[in-house]
Amino acid sequence: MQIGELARSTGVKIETIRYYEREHLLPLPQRTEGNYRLYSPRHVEQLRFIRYCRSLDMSLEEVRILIGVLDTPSGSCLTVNALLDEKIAEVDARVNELHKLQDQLRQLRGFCQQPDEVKTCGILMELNRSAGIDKAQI
Amino acid sequence: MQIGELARSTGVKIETIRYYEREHLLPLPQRTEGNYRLYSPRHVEQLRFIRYCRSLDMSLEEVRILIGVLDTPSGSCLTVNALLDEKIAEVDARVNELHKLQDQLRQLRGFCQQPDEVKTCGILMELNRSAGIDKAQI
DNA sequence: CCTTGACCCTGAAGCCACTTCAGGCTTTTC
DNA sequence: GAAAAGCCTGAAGTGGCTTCAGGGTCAAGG
Ligand SMILES: [Zn+2]
Ligand SMILES: [Zn+2]
Ligand SMILES: [Zn+2]
Ligand SMILES: [Zn+2]
Repeated sequence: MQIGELARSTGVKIETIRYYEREHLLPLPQRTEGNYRLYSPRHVEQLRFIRYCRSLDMSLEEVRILIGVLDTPSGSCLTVNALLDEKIAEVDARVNELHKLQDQLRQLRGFCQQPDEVKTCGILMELNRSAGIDKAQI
Repeated sequence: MQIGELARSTGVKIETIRYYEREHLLPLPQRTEGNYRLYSPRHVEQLRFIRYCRSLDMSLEEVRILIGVLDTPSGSCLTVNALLDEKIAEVDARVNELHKLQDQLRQLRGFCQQPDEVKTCGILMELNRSAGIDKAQI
C-alpha cells in the first residue's frame, strides 16, 4: 500500500503522514525500487490510533507517550490515567473560559442592534470602555 | 514613558509590545536620543484595546480590522457586527465540540478504575478499539 | 573616572502541528 | 513517446508570540 492509498483510507493528508514519519510517530515504511513508501496494515492501525488521540485533543507529545506505553505491555498504566485526568481538567477549564466568553460576546453584540455610524456604535464604545476598566482593575 | 513602564502598567510583555509594533498594530513610538522607545497615553489605550480584544479570542487580523474601523469614524459599523456574529458562532461551535470531548474523555477514563498492567488496561484497549471503529465508519 | 546593574536595542530562531512550495523523479496510461 | 498522475526531498510559511545571542544606554556607587 503506498502513501496515497494510506492517505485516502485514513483521511490523513500525505504531507501529514510524512510529517509523522519525520517526528518518529510512525515507523519507517519499506521502500519500492523507485523509492516509494510501502505501508503495512500495522501502519494503518498506528496512524488511526494517532488521529483518534488527536481528535481527543492530545498533543503529539502525549501521543508519543501513549505509543511508548503501548510498547511496554507489562508496565503499569498509571501514566495513562494521569494523562487522561490532566486532559479532562484542561478541557473542563477551557469550557469554563469559553462559557464566560460566550456571555461577554453576546452582551457586547447587544450594544449595537442596528448598524449605525462607527463613532456612535455601541459595540466599539463598549470595547473601548471595557479596555479602560480592565486598566483600573489590574 | 518607556517600554518597561508600558509593559508593567498593562501587564503585556516587552517582547509582545515590540511584536505588535512590527505587526503594525501599534503606531511607531517616538525615540529618545539613545534610541529608546517613548510611549504616549494614546499608546497605552491602544495596547489595552488590543489585549481586551485578544481576551475575547479575536485574532490579530480581526483586531487590525477593528482598529481600521475605528480610524474611520464616519463609516458604518456593519463590519463590526458581522465580525462579532461570526466570532459568536465560532465560540458556540467550539463549546459544542468540547462538550462532546468532555463526554468522550470521561467515558474513556471510566475504563480503568484502578491501574493495572498496560496489556489489560481498559483505556488503552478502548483507544485502540475506537480508532478501529472510526475506520469502519469513514 | 570607572564600573556595576538595570534597562533597552536588533535580528534571528524556536514553539506546535501542520501546510505549502519549489523543483524534480517514477510509473501508468493513451 | 508523451502526458498525467503519483511520488520524492528539503525548505519555508502559518499565528502569536517567546527566547536567544550579542550588543548599546544610562543612573548610581566607589
Ligand atoms: Zn455548557
Ligand atoms: Zn454598531
Ligand atoms: Zn455534555
Ligand atoms: Zn489502566
